[in-house]
Amino acid sequence: MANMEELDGSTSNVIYITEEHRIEWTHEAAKELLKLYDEKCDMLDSGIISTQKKLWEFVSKDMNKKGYYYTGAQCENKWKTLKRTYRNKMDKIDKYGHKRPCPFENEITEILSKRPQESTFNRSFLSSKLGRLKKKDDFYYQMNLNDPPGFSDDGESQDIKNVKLVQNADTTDEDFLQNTEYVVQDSGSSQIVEEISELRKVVTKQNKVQSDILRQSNELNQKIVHYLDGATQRECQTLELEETRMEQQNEIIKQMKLQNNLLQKLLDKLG
DNA sequence: GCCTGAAAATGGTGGCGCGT
DNA sequence: ACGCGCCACCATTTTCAGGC
Repeated sequence: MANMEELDGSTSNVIYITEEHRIEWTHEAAKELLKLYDEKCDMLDSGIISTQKKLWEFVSKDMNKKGYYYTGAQCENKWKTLKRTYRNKMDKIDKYGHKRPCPFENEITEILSKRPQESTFNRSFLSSKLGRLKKKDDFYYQMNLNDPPGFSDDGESQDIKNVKLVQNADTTDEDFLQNTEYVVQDSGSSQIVEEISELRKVVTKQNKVQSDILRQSNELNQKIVHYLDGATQRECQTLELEETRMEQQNEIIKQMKLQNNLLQKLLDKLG
Protein backbone atom coordinates (compact mmCIF):
# COMPACT_ATOMS: atom_id res chain seq x y z
CA MET A 1 0.00 0.00 0.00
CA ALA A 2 1.71 3.15 -1.23
CA ASN A 3 1.59 6.63 0.24
CA MET A 4 -0.33 5.71 3.29
CA GLU A 5 -1.38 8.44 5.59
CA GLU A 6 -1.59 7.72 9.26
CA LEU A 7 -4.49 9.54 10.81
CA ASP A 8 -4.17 8.33 14.31
CA GLY A 9 -1.18 9.25 16.40
CA SER A 10 -1.34 6.14 18.52
CA THR A 11 0.38 2.95 17.52
CA SER A 12 -2.77 0.91 17.93
CA ASN A 13 -5.94 1.20 15.88
CA VAL A 14 -4.02 2.61 12.94
CA ILE A 15 -6.13 3.52 9.93
CA TYR A 16 -4.67 4.14 6.52
CA ILE A 17 -5.94 6.14 3.58
CA THR A 18 -4.63 5.44 0.11
CA GLU A 19 -4.05 7.91 -2.71
CA GLU A 20 -7.60 7.18 -3.83
CA HIS A 21 -8.87 7.94 -0.32
CA ARG A 22 -9.76 4.33 0.23
CA ILE A 23 -9.94 3.61 3.90
CA GLU A 24 -8.96 0.29 5.37
CA TRP A 25 -10.87 -1.61 7.98
CA THR A 26 -8.77 -3.56 10.41
CA HIS A 27 -10.12 -6.76 11.89
CA GLU A 28 -10.41 -5.09 15.30
CA ALA A 29 -12.24 -2.07 13.86
CA ALA A 30 -14.76 -4.26 12.07
CA LYS A 31 -15.30 -6.29 15.21
CA GLU A 32 -15.88 -3.10 17.20
CA LEU A 33 -18.27 -1.89 14.51
CA LEU A 34 -20.36 -5.06 14.81
CA LYS A 35 -20.40 -4.79 18.58
CA LEU A 36 -21.49 -1.15 18.51
CA TYR A 37 -24.03 -1.78 15.78
CA ASP A 38 -25.59 -4.54 17.84
CA GLU A 39 -25.80 -2.23 20.85
CA LYS A 40 -27.20 0.68 18.89
CA CYS A 41 -29.78 -1.56 17.26
CA ASP A 42 -31.04 -2.32 20.74
CA MET A 43 -31.32 1.42 21.33
CA LEU A 44 -33.10 1.84 18.01
CA ASP A 45 -35.53 -0.91 18.95
CA SER A 46 -36.28 0.75 22.26
CA GLY A 47 -36.73 4.17 20.65
CA ILE A 48 -33.70 5.85 22.20
CA ILE A 49 -32.37 6.34 18.68
CA SER A 50 -34.97 7.57 16.23
CA THR A 51 -33.60 6.55 12.83
CA GLN A 52 -31.05 4.29 11.22
CA LYS A 53 -29.14 7.36 10.09
CA LYS A 54 -28.76 8.55 13.65
CA LEU A 55 -27.75 5.04 14.62
CA TRP A 56 -24.75 5.19 12.27
CA GLU A 57 -23.83 8.65 13.57
CA PHE A 58 -23.77 7.25 17.11
CA VAL A 59 -21.75 4.25 15.98
CA SER A 60 -19.30 6.58 14.26
CA LYS A 61 -18.93 8.74 17.36
CA ASP A 62 -18.35 5.72 19.57
CA MET A 63 -15.85 4.37 17.08
CA ASN A 64 -14.05 7.71 17.18
CA LYS A 65 -13.88 7.54 20.96
CA LYS A 66 -12.11 4.21 20.64
CA GLY A 67 -9.64 5.55 18.13
CA TYR A 68 -11.29 4.31 14.95
CA TYR A 69 -11.99 7.28 12.74
CA TYR A 70 -14.76 6.38 10.33
CA THR A 71 -17.78 8.41 9.26
CA GLY A 72 -21.30 7.15 9.73
CA ALA A 73 -21.59 6.50 6.02
CA GLN A 74 -18.37 4.49 6.04
CA CYS A 75 -19.60 2.43 8.97
CA GLU A 76 -22.86 1.80 7.18
CA ASN A 77 -21.04 0.82 4.01
CA LYS A 78 -18.83 -1.57 5.94
CA TRP A 79 -21.87 -3.20 7.49
CA LYS A 80 -23.47 -3.58 4.07
CA THR A 81 -20.30 -5.12 2.71
CA LEU A 82 -19.96 -7.48 5.64
CA LYS A 83 -23.56 -8.53 5.27
CA ARG A 84 -23.15 -9.05 1.55
CA THR A 85 -20.03 -11.13 2.08
CA TYR A 86 -21.83 -13.13 4.72
CA ARG A 87 -24.75 -13.83 2.40
CA ASN A 88 -22.46 -14.79 -0.45
CA LYS A 89 -20.73 -17.26 1.81
CA MET A 90 -24.01 -18.68 3.00
CA ASP A 91 -25.24 -19.00 -0.59
CA LYS A 92 -22.13 -20.93 -1.49
CA ILE A 93 -22.61 -23.23 1.44
CA ASP A 94 -26.15 -23.87 0.23
CA LYS A 95 -25.09 -24.41 -3.38
CA TYR A 96 -21.82 -26.28 -3.07
CA GLY A 97 -21.85 -27.48 0.47
CA HIS A 98 -18.30 -26.35 1.06
CA LYS A 99 -17.28 -23.54 3.24
CA ARG A 100 -14.52 -21.00 3.26
CA PRO A 101 -14.20 -19.04 6.45
CA CYS A 102 -16.47 -16.01 6.60
CA PRO A 103 -15.11 -13.16 8.71
CA PHE A 104 -17.24 -12.38 11.75
CA GLU A 105 -19.63 -15.18 10.85
CA ASN A 106 -20.66 -15.70 14.45
CA GLU A 107 -21.16 -12.01 15.14
CA ILE A 108 -23.22 -11.40 12.00
CA THR A 109 -25.22 -14.55 12.54
CA GLU A 110 -26.03 -13.35 16.04
CA ILE A 111 -27.06 -9.89 14.86
CA LEU A 112 -29.18 -11.25 12.02
CA SER A 113 -30.73 -13.90 14.21
CA LYS A 114 -31.82 -11.20 16.63
CA ARG A 115 -33.21 -9.16 13.75
CA PRO A 116 -34.57 -11.61 11.17
CA GLN A 117 -36.13 -8.75 9.26
CA GLU A 118 -32.62 -7.69 8.28
CA SER A 119 -31.68 -11.03 6.81
CA THR A 120 -34.18 -10.75 3.98
CA PHE A 121 -35.39 -7.86 1.92
CA ASN A 122 -38.78 -7.05 3.30
CA ARG A 123 -39.21 -3.38 3.96
CA SER A 124 -42.86 -3.55 4.90
CA PHE A 125 -42.13 -6.08 7.60
CA LEU A 126 -39.19 -4.05 8.79
CA SER A 127 -41.23 -0.92 8.97
CA SER A 128 -44.12 -2.53 10.74
CA LYS A 129 -41.77 -4.24 13.14
CA LEU A 130 -39.51 -1.40 14.05
CA GLY A 131 -41.79 1.30 12.87
CA ARG A 132 -41.14 4.87 13.29
CA LEU A 133 -41.63 4.24 16.95
CA LYS A 134 -42.23 7.86 17.63
CA LYS A 135 -43.04 10.81 15.47
CA LYS A 136 -40.53 13.60 15.80
CA ASP A 137 -43.03 15.76 17.68
CA ASP A 138 -43.64 12.98 20.15
CA PHE A 139 -39.97 12.29 20.63
CA TYR A 140 -39.60 12.48 24.37
CA TYR A 141 -37.73 9.78 26.13
CA GLN A 142 -36.37 9.51 29.61
CA MET A 143 -33.89 6.92 30.72
CA ASN A 144 -33.15 6.32 34.34
CA LEU A 145 -30.33 4.00 35.18
CA ASN A 146 -31.55 3.23 38.67
CA ASP A 147 -34.90 2.19 37.32
CA PRO A 148 -35.38 0.59 33.93
CA PRO A 149 -37.64 2.48 31.52
CA GLY A 150 -41.19 2.36 32.73
CA PHE A 151 -40.25 1.47 36.31
CA SER A 152 -39.36 4.88 37.63
CA ASP A 153 -41.84 7.35 38.97
CA ASP A 154 -39.28 9.94 39.88
CA GLY A 155 -38.40 11.73 36.69
CA GLU A 156 -37.06 14.75 38.49
CA SER A 157 -34.46 12.94 40.56
CA GLN A 158 -31.18 14.79 40.85
CA ASP A 159 -29.19 11.65 41.59
CA ILE A 160 -25.95 11.99 39.66
CA LYS A 161 -26.12 8.33 38.72
CA ASN A 162 -29.25 9.00 36.77
CA VAL A 163 -29.05 9.77 33.10
CA LYS A 164 -31.70 11.52 31.08
CA LEU A 165 -31.84 11.44 27.31
CA VAL A 166 -34.51 13.92 26.44
CA GLN A 167 -35.67 15.45 23.22
CA ASN A 168 -38.86 17.39 22.77
CA ALA A 169 -40.28 19.41 19.95
CA ASP A 170 -38.13 22.41 20.83
CA THR A 171 -34.82 20.65 20.38
CA THR A 172 -33.28 19.60 17.10
CA ASP A 173 -31.81 16.19 16.44
CA GLU A 174 -28.36 17.78 16.44
CA ASP A 175 -29.00 19.31 19.85
CA PHE A 176 -30.20 15.98 21.07
CA LEU A 177 -27.12 14.28 19.68
CA GLN A 178 -24.84 16.78 21.36
CA ASN A 179 -26.71 16.66 24.65
CA THR A 180 -26.64 12.90 24.59
CA GLU A 181 -22.95 13.01 23.86
CA TYR A 182 -22.43 15.35 26.76
CA VAL A 183 -24.43 13.27 29.18
CA VAL A 184 -22.82 10.04 28.09
CA GLN A 185 -19.33 11.47 28.32
CA ASP A 186 -20.03 12.90 31.75
CA SER A 187 -21.53 9.73 33.05
CA GLY A 188 -19.02 7.16 32.04
CA SER A 189 -19.21 6.76 28.26
CA SER A 190 -19.87 3.39 26.72
CA GLN A 191 -20.32 1.71 30.08
CA ILE A 192 -23.58 3.59 30.46
CA VAL A 193 -24.65 2.71 26.96
CA GLU A 194 -23.95 -0.91 27.80
CA GLU A 195 -25.90 -0.59 31.04
CA ILE A 196 -28.82 0.94 29.17
CA SER A 197 -28.63 -1.86 26.66
CA GLU A 198 -28.49 -4.48 29.41
CA LEU A 199 -31.40 -2.89 31.24
CA ARG A 200 -33.39 -2.79 28.06
CA LYS A 201 -32.71 -6.49 27.55
CA VAL A 202 -33.89 -7.22 31.10
CA VAL A 203 -37.05 -5.16 30.60
CA THR A 204 -37.67 -6.78 27.24
CA LYS A 205 -37.27 -10.19 28.85
CA GLN A 206 -39.63 -9.28 31.67
CA ASN A 207 -42.14 -7.91 29.19
CA LYS A 208 -41.92 -11.15 27.25
CA VAL A 209 -42.51 -13.22 30.39
CA GLN A 210 -45.43 -10.97 31.33
CA SER A 211 -46.77 -11.25 27.83
CA ASP A 212 -46.51 -15.04 27.96
CA ILE A 213 -48.31 -15.16 31.31
CA LEU A 214 -51.05 -12.88 30.02
CA ARG A 215 -51.37 -14.96 26.89
CA GLN A 216 -51.66 -18.17 28.91
CA SER A 217 -54.16 -16.48 31.22
CA ASN A 218 -56.19 -15.38 28.23
CA GLU A 219 -56.14 -18.88 26.81
CA LEU A 220 -57.28 -20.28 30.14
CA ASN A 221 -60.03 -17.68 30.40
CA GLN A 222 -61.16 -18.51 26.90
CA LYS A 223 -61.31 -22.19 27.84
CA ILE A 224 -63.32 -21.35 30.95
CA VAL A 225 -65.67 -19.17 28.95
CA HIS A 226 -65.95 -21.91 26.38
CA TYR A 227 -66.66 -24.48 29.09
CA LEU A 228 -69.18 -22.21 30.79
CA ASP A 229 -70.83 -21.52 27.45
CA GLY A 230 -71.06 -25.25 26.94
CA ALA A 231 -72.37 -25.75 30.44
CA THR A 232 -74.98 -23.05 29.98
CA GLN A 233 -75.95 -24.56 26.68
CA ARG A 234 -76.21 -28.00 28.23
CA GLU A 235 -78.26 -26.56 31.07
CA CYS A 236 -80.61 -24.90 28.61
CA GLN A 237 -80.92 -28.15 26.70
CA THR A 238 -81.68 -29.95 29.98
CA LEU A 239 -84.34 -27.39 30.84
CA GLU A 240 -85.83 -27.68 27.39
CA LEU A 241 -85.87 -31.46 27.70
CA GLU A 242 -87.38 -31.19 31.14
CA GLU A 243 -90.03 -28.85 29.79
CA THR A 244 -90.75 -31.20 26.94
CA ARG A 245 -90.95 -34.11 29.36
CA MET A 246 -93.35 -32.15 31.57
CA GLU A 247 -95.48 -31.30 28.57
CA GLN A 248 -95.48 -34.95 27.55
CA GLN A 249 -96.44 -35.99 31.09
CA ASN A 250 -99.23 -33.43 31.11
CA GLU A 251 -100.39 -34.75 27.77
CA ILE A 252 -100.28 -38.32 29.14
CA ILE A 253 -102.25 -37.24 32.20
CA LYS A 254 -104.76 -35.48 29.95
CA GLN A 255 -105.13 -38.60 27.79
CA MET A 256 -105.45 -40.79 30.90
CA LYS A 257 -108.22 -38.52 32.21
CA LEU A 258 -110.02 -38.81 28.88
CA GLN A 259 -109.57 -42.58 29.01
CA ASN A 260 -110.92 -42.63 32.56
CA ASN A 261 -113.93 -40.56 31.51
CA LEU A 262 -114.62 -42.90 28.62
CA LEU A 263 -114.23 -45.96 30.86
CA GLN A 264 -116.52 -44.41 33.45
CA LYS A 265 -119.19 -43.77 30.77
CA LEU A 266 -118.78 -47.33 29.49
CA LEU A 267 -119.20 -48.74 33.03
CA ASP A 268 -122.26 -46.55 33.55
CA LYS A 269 -123.87 -47.96 30.38
CA LEU A 270 -123.04 -51.54 31.31
CA GLY A 271 -124.17 -51.40 34.75
C1' DG B 1 -60.68 14.26 8.31
C1' DC B 2 -59.07 12.91 3.86
C1' DC B 3 -56.24 13.05 -0.18
C1' DT B 4 -52.02 13.99 -2.61
C1' DG B 5 -47.38 14.77 -3.84
C1' DA B 6 -42.68 15.76 -2.36
C1' DA B 7 -39.07 14.52 0.62
C1' DA B 8 -36.73 11.45 3.58
C1' DA B 9 -35.37 6.95 5.11
C1' DT B 10 -33.95 2.40 4.22
C1' DG B 11 -32.12 -2.04 2.28
C1' DG B 12 -30.62 -4.18 -1.87
C1' DT B 13 -27.83 -4.46 -5.93
C1' DG B 14 -24.69 -3.47 -9.86
C1' DG B 15 -20.51 -1.81 -11.18
C1' DC B 16 -15.93 0.10 -10.71
C1' DG B 17 -11.13 0.02 -9.23
C1' DC B 18 -7.88 -2.23 -6.65
C1' DG B 19 -5.44 -5.94 -4.18
C1' DT B 20 -4.55 -10.88 -3.43
C1' DA C 1 -11.38 -15.42 -9.91
C1' DC C 2 -12.55 -13.49 -5.86
C1' DG C 3 -12.94 -10.18 -2.02
C1' DC C 4 -13.24 -5.52 -0.48
C1' DG C 5 -14.62 -0.57 -0.18
C1' DC C 6 -17.15 2.70 -2.30
C1' DC C 7 -20.62 5.02 -5.07
C1' DA C 8 -24.82 5.42 -7.51
C1' DC C 9 -29.11 3.96 -8.34
C1' DC C 10 -33.59 1.60 -7.54
C1' DA C 11 -37.84 0.10 -5.07
C1' DT C 12 -40.53 0.65 -1.31
C1' DT C 13 -42.43 2.71 2.76
C1' DT C 14 -43.12 6.46 5.89
C1' DT C 15 -43.50 11.22 7.09
C1' DC C 16 -45.13 15.66 6.45
C1' DA C 17 -46.97 19.79 4.52
C1' DG C 18 -50.54 21.73 1.83
C1' DG C 19 -55.04 21.89 -0.20
C1' DC C 20 -59.88 20.66 -0.14
